Amino acid sequence: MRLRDEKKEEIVRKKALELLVQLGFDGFSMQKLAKAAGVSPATLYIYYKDKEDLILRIGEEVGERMVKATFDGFHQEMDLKTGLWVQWTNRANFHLNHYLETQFYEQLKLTPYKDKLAENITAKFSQEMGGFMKNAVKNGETNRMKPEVFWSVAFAPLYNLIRFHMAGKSMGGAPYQLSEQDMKAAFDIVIKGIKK
Amino acid sequence: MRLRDEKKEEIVRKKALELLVQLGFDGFSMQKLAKAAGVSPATLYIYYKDKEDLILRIGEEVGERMVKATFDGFHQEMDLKTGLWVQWTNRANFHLNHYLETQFYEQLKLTPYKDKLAENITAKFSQEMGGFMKNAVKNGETNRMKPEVFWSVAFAPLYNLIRFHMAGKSMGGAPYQLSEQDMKAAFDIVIKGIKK
DNA sequence: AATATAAATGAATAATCATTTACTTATGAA
DNA sequence: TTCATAAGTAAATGATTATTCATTTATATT
Repeated sequence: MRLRDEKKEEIVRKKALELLVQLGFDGFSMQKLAKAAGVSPATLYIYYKDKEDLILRIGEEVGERMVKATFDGFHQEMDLKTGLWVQWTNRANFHLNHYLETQFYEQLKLTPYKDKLAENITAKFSQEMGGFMKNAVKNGETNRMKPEVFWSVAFAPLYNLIRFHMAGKSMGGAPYQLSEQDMKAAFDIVIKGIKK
Repeated sequence: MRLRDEKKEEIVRKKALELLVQLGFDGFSMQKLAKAAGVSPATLYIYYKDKEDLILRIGEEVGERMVKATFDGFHQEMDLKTGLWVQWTNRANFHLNHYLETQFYEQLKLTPYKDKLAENITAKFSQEMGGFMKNAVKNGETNRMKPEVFWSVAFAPLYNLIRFHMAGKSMGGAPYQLSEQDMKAAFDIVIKGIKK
């Protein structure tokens, strides 16, 4: 029996991310991927059922890594400010250190592929956030609100800053670069708004 | 001289949006568009130089309509809360009434096409927002901060709620639907955070 | 060392792709 | 009414697409 070459598999994943981001989902193709990864097109079909399977499986893997990173060192019992800041820094670090994964996943979530993504990722999110929120309400740190509202006011500003950073675009001037200072400025505003 | 059929042109634009969102950028093709719009593929090349031109020109048109809608009834001299709320409601109304345009534009801004998008859209944004912010600082309503930070804390929560609504997904339960009540809840938190 | 088996491949498949060509149709101006 | 001209088309172009086939290669087990 011949063993599967794990390194080859990893190169395929990496190059897939690279090409999907660089060329966009419409510029990407199995043949281009095969060429870039230095394998035969047929090899891709050993690893993945078809193109959709490839994109979805890579997407799910990225999603899982993202969630894991987000909740690293986080506990639902943390007080509101601490718990939020842990997630903010975790997220920022992940995104800044994994440009391709972030870019790819953001796109994926907007394409029709999103409907076929396994949902265990969002499940973990909801569960952790739900408990955390409930705690914060019980301790009188914030008012009860829908999870979607909490999520939006608590995290969307950070994600937006990261998106600005990723785009490398400015609002008229030099390309924007996310700094810890900006993160803290935004965080202070967010916390002030959420705290009772 | 034969005149160009404006109705035909409009059908093409509309069907292009429809297909791009429904099939994703990678599922979309000129032949599918031609068929869906009931015209010859060659006709598309009378309206647009090539596929890229088609996507970009439609994107720019959508962007312009979005900006116009956002600043409808808005003046830089408005006080912070009023000005923000005008933009919030404008945005929400536009997005909720123009599902396809919103979905398409969000995707476009993440694909490699974004680098080729004409920038007059962001220019208008920066200009309006810059003046508004400067005013608010001068009047002692908020502290000075980078435009990207202001943008992120002031608008990202709303966009995120809209995204939740669009996705039709929930955080564990029934599909989320944006209500004015939720918008107001989020807005109160945002304003509380931003106001000095 | 022989064998079984899955990995890996190069070359093919038919379908679809973006775009062009040669042609017909409609209409404003003469 | 004729004519010039751009709109519009059906059919074709060659390139690229996703996927498969027939075959070779490597290795774990016997």
